[in-house]
Amino acid sequence: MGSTNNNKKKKVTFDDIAKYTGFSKTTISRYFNSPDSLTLDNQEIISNALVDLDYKENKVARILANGKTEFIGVIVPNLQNHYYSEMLNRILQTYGRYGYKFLVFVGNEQEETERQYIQELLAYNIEGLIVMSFTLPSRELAKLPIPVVTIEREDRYVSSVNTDNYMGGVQAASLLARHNCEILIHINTTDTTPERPAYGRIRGFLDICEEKKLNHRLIYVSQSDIFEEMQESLYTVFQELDTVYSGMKKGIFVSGDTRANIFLNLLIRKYGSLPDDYRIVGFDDSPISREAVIPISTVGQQIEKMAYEAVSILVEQMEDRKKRRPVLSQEPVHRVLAPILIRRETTETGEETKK
Amino acid sequence: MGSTNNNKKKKVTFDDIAKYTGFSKTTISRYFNSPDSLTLDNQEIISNALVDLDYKENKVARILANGKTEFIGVIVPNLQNHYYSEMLNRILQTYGRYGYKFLVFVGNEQEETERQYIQELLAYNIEGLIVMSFTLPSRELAKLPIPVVTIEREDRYVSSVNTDNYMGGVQAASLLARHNCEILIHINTTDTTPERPAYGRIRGFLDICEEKKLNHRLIYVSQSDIFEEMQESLYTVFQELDTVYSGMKKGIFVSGDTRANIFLNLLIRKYGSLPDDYRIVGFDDSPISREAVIPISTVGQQIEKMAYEAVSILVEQMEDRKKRRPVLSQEPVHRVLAPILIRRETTETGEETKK
DNA sequence: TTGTACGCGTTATCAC
DNA sequence: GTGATAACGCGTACAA
Repeated sequence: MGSTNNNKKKKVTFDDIAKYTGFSKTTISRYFNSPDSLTLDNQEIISNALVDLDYKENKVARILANGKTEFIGVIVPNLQNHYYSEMLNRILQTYGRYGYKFLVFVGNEQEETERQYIQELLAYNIEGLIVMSFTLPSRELAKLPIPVVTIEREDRYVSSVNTDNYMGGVQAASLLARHNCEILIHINTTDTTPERPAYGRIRGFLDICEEKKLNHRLIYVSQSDIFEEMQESLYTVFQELDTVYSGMKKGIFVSGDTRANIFLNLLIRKYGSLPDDYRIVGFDDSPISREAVIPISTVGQQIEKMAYEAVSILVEQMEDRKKRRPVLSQEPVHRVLAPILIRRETTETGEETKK
Repeated sequence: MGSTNNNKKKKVTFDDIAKYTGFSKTTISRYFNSPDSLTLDNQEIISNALVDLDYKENKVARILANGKTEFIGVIVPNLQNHYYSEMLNRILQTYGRYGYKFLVFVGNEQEETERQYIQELLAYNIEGLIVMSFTLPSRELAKLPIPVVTIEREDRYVSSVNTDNYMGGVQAASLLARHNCEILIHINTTDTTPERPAYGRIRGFLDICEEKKLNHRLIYVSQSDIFEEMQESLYTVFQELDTVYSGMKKGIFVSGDTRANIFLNLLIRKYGSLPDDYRIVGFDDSPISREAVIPISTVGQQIEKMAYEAVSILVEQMEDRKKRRPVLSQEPVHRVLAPILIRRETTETGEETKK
């Protein structure tokens, strides 16, 4: 019956609406882009026509005409790691605020494929790019014809958002020191090179130890995303620490909650509970730190805020680019967010120094 | 020096290439879409021109001209839940195989916003849609002008990919039965209604219990994504079970590894290890099941396969739609994948029935 | 306030 | 094998 349901076939365009209402295409276009320039009556007429004809907007055509895609590209190393999936989550949620849509690629660590991802993204005229993978150097990213913001990676030549990892290391070491640990041990992975923001954790840890003249030690385990491999390498470390520092109060700062949890579990399985001479602090505030048998103290990154900042910086730079003709090569801005120390049972149990 | 680096401004188009080479736009287009129709010499000429001019393809224009966006929309309830982030991960990775790009929205459970997401997606001419959120009924999804595939949700009127939850329930119950548990207990959440695939877990559990005439019980805890709330409700359950069934061998099948882990931790914190009269099976094979103090036996979904199947079904239906003019209303296809029982320490420890 | 005419960059349809 | 020319659907000077 109704005029609706002209199932399948040609979609309704401005032309159709124009004919239907007697206006010109231009007026229809204006109805969407600056409705105020039409009389209220005419707005009403068009508005009705839209429902009568069941009009659906076509953003592709709009893009071709005005160049604005409202697309932001995202390259994330993986989504297994909670840190990345949560970051992506928060990035996607900025849609409500900014309206930008995201084209997401999961980077598989190969330079060439990642370059292809970027080409593909550019082919869709993305207006900005958020990079979390660390495959391509910022030197290269900076040459792209669009604004780029990186998150928690090498960022010399591009804008970025990072956690203050140094402060994280300081917080962790300080907390352990406050608990009168006699030996502070920091466990990190071999891939944490000085270029990466995460290296700050090591510096912070060391600085505090030296400043307070604390007995300390730095242990590197080989990087791996395979759980069993992490278990293996940490088992060796655990065995050694448990015997060598037997009797001493040990403060363990493990870079990464997954590894902190593994270490904790080794203790629990050996002793049935967390021994008094162990204190543990992880990093990231990932779910596992909260869900562990003994909830793990940890240094949390402000993921939601970081995501928001990243998009915010990008949006600003993208807007800029739309205005000024003589695009002044923008200085990269680097935003650094404080980590948040979260105290849980692996440090707050038992006695503590009276401040 | 070089002719490259015409920094900023107008991008190179087919027209430029045409002028540069002396061919027409059409020929340039053909070079990309059916190179065979050109002489090798001419291919070479154009190929060189492309690098000389540093041409970048513009997919937006191509879309407008031929209608194919190579976009697939995805609506996922959240990304906190590992199940969803991993599913998204696998979906994104099909890019390598099919070349489709994904526009992802995180559904916030509000019907109206979700409808807006879909409208926005349609405005970008997505060719297909994958739905994991369960806000909108399949009846409504089926009316969309594009193919839709749902994953693990109500799917009466649309194509879908699901795990065989019934078999999952059967596997879990059977495993616990094999361990001579004297009382089988299934803990599930109040939102698991019969329309949801996950309800099959309950049916499978019950059927096995009745078939084998096993003492059993079904316990519902209130649904919540807040960890502390889960802990609270499970603490109550734990207290009761631990006293009421004291002395009996208890087989606990918890729907969801996060909750299974909470239950396990309650045991460990009370007894220091997993008591012999407890056997636990979770569901989902999420990281926590592996990372728990005592690795938890669980029923795993074949996430990678499900993601692949979903995209695969979608691609097939999208291709279909491009060919046949008289688009015969496709019958929904429902693909069901077997779950995989993963035995870990929460069941495999201690004695077991000799087959 | 409203309309005309053209441009956006590619593909499709015919011709040659 | 190659080339004109008309779509594709919308935005935007410029005019009226």
